[in-house]
Amino acid sequence: MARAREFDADATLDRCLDLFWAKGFAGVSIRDLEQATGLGRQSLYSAFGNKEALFAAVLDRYSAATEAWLAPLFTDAAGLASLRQYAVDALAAQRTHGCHGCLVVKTLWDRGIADQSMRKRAQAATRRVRAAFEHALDRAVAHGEIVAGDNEQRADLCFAAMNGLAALRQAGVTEARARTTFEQLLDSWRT
Amino acid sequence: MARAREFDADATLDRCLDLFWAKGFAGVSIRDLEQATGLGRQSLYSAFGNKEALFAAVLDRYSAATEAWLAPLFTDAAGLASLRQYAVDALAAQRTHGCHGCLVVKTLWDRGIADQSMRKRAQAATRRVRAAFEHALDRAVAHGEIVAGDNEQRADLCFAAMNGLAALRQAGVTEARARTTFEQLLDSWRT
DNA sequence: TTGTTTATTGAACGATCGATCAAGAATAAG
DNA sequence: CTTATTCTTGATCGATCGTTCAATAAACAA
Repeated sequence: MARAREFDADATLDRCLDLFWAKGFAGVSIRDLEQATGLGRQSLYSAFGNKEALFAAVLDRYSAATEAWLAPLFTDAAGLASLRQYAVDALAAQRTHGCHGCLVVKTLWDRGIADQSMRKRAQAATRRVRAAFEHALDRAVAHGEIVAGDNEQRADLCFAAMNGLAALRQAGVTEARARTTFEQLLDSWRT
Repeated sequence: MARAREFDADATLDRCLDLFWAKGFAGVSIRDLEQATGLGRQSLYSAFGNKEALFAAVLDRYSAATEAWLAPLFTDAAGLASLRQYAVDALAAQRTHGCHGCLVVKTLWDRGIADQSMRKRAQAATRRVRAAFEHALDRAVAHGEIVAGDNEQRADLCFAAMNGLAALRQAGVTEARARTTFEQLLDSWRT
């Protein structure tokens, strides 16, 4: 064996995440990442490969974080409250990290990202979120919270609306108002 | 007077729009714009100033196009049908130009864009769209199409959902399905 | 036509891009 | 300790970045 790495890879990825999130893949330079992480250039390259691979690692870490928020939606106890909580968590994250829109969606929208496997993984991430929403809506129907209906389409509408919340925030809408705006959608299906 | 310009500025802006839309401000180089427009470098600079000013002109042209779609929503005859038509127009534009999300919102989300006046103009554009949505909903109430309610918040929800439609499309949802997903939202307020 | 003004073209600027190389510093195995 | 391996640091690569300069070509005013 040999010398151990001095920095924490995950903490480094978090720093890089904030940069990529705010300025996009093309808007961030390796030198920006050096400054934000406090690491040398070669440390980044030896740890993550190249810029695109580093972004992929950042995207994976981002997906893992949202995946953790998704867990309650996959339980039997899931319902409208769990959906509402997901929105609350997302809005809180926007307050902390700044409001720049979902990184996964932005990756899907960015045609400047060459790697096609990154696109596939981003699509898979969106499918997982929508599946979680649909499951929570199914459970909400089972619990008698909402009337029966096309929950797949409802989940898609939740997904679309959630995504647009970041746009609303940038348009000047407060976090509390954005939350109630989303709740209005959930309430429209209430029994 | 002197020599006249050989190219059409608006047509040039349209070419630049497609590039900026797909790859973002930082992801497009002047050389990319040269190739897309067929113009020389100096022609672009003398006509538009610099890269940021060119992007601002592109954003203005984009806003003008959406503004044209908004006109029917401000009439007395406006209602659910006009809102639905706006979504249809937006989805059709995504089919033509590719699905990269609203350029105005992406500009608001992009912290790599230094010019603060661009941010102000983008915010004004979103306010205008939401105001149009709200007016159409007010007219829909007046016509007895939908039940009375908080139309400002409904408009915001429409805005958020419309924005998310581009995310749904990238997630693999068909254009027709995206349209009916949005219509589901409008129908939830029907009398 | 001549003179003036502007558009166009192509070369070039310094700065920065993503990425790599080579040398020094540190750690674990033997 | 020695040795092998890997991390770190700093210099540096060719390419490309946004921008500008100088020269040529074109069109209107006189």
